[in-house]
Amino acid sequence: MEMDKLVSLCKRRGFLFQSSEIYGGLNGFWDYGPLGVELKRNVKDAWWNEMVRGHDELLVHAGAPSTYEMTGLDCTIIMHPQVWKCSGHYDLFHDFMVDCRESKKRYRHDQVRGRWVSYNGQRIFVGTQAEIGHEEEDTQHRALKFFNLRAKDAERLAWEGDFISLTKVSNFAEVLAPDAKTLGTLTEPREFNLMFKTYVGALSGEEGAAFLRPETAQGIFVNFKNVLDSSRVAIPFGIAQIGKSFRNEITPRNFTFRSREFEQMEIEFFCHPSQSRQWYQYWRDRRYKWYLDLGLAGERLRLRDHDQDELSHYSCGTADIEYAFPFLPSGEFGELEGIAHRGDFDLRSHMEGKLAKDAAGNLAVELGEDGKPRHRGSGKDLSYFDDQARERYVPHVIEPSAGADRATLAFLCESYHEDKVPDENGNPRERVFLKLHPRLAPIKAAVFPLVKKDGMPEVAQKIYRDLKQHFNAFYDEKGAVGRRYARQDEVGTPYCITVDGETMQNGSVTIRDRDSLKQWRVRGDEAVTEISKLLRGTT
RNA sequence: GCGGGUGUAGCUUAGUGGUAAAGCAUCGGCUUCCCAAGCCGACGAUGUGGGUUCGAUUCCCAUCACCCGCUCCA
Repeated sequence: MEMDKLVSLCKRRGFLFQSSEIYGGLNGFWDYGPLGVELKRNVKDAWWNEMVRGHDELLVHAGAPSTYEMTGLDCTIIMHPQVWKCSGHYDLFHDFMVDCRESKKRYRHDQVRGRWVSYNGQRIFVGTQAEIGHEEEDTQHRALKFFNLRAKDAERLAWEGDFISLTKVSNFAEVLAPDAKTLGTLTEPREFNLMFKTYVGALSGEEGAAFLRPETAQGIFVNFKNVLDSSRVAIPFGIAQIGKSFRNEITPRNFTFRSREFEQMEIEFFCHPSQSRQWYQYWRDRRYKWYLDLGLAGERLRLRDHDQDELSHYSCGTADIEYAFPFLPSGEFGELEGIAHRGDFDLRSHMEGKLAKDAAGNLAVELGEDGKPRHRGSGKDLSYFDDQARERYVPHVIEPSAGADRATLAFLCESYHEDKVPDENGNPRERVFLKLHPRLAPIKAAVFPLVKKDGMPEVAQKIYRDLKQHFNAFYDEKGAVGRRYARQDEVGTPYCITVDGETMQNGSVTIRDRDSLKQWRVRGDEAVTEISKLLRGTT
């Protein structure tokens, strides 16, 4: 499937528009149109209903170590700035970068090191990215080359002091960049903040600086105690949240795949440390199955366990659910959801302060140069007391974190089909249709009078109104019926009900199936029951 | 962020330094008893901002967006 066909269909039929299009658009932002909002809402509802409302806490589910509870939360997008310092996002997402005009490389400002050297009256700063221990070798080699000297002339170079960070250098015109041959190729350091910054309060000053959340998860952690104290849940249990997140992506690309404003569906599942491994396995498989059940059943979907070296410093296991999006090179997959075993990193960080691995490889509060915690925690006790076992502990966390927009996009890509159907003369004619799972389809059923006369519209309208009581239905009486079928196929409507001459005789109507084009007759007054049955049957 | 390419109606395309063309789609009417048919009519475009010019959609500059490659990717 060519991606531009889907993009074109999405725009033409009102699934997705570029944000602010009449002003020329805004890179990395997308709007959902009338049908897109229904589709995405169905995706989110399918998730919420299955994960939260429909969860049976009295039953031990297949693959689960025990029963468990599920509950929900909806927290703010802007939170206390300290949340992002303790979560690690502030340090990770906030850098100054310099670009090299010659080599086209980009460096973190604080990671470029170097040393001053003079020769023949010229003094330059030789930058390097070589590893500790190889810095001297690298800088000497490049300094010689720059001054057009031979190796035996090395002692004619006058080096000054020790290696220092580029942050200590003010005049970049004297800097030889790590991969450059000429001087002064680096741009001025530019602030590179992956989090959107904003200001709380009408007066904007740095003391009011805050961030739009880059993930919904932290809101769950900081409310852990509130949920525990207010809802009688007991470990093991999960807190689910659906909401917008924001990341200032460097290169938003590939339609909605990498957007700067996007929606997440996240669960933080809290369990006893001794059971966390099993729960991780359970959620990994459970979440994979969710996509399978909703129609991503082909080879384009896969579950991939991260290699050891891919894991975050705090994680003891992470798996991605990935989809081979058509815009990716053949053989490559894009992430739909990550299921991470996060241990007690998050709760402890919000208690004690931001954690980091110490020399012994254990998580400990990261200290600043002054010996105090680099980012102070809340100081609140977020441990859990199990009265049955008389045991107190900091729960471990399993985090299934899904992208609502990515899932929606994957469902669209997977559902796009072209085939040939016979036209009124029996000649094959190209048809485009979205083979969406009925549960996801924006419109569940369309109702047509075969022709706009002989009382058919009135009968069809009655059925339409009945259907509308139960689900999203669509009524159309204009033009040839084949065209009306085609239009519904293109937006993935699974069933069309048609009122014809026979309806006027015996009250029966036809139901047409989107995928097979098969038609059969049912009683008009049972249309709602029939369609409901069909929607349920395939769910 | 860098390099290359592309921007004409909702979509696909044509064309020109001097009134911007068509097909499809959409809307209205007629017709039509099952898969985009037919007839009549209607709506509708040079991404944005500058410059050159008597006149710019066309030439130049900038900008925005999209595509490809690189870079980045918690």
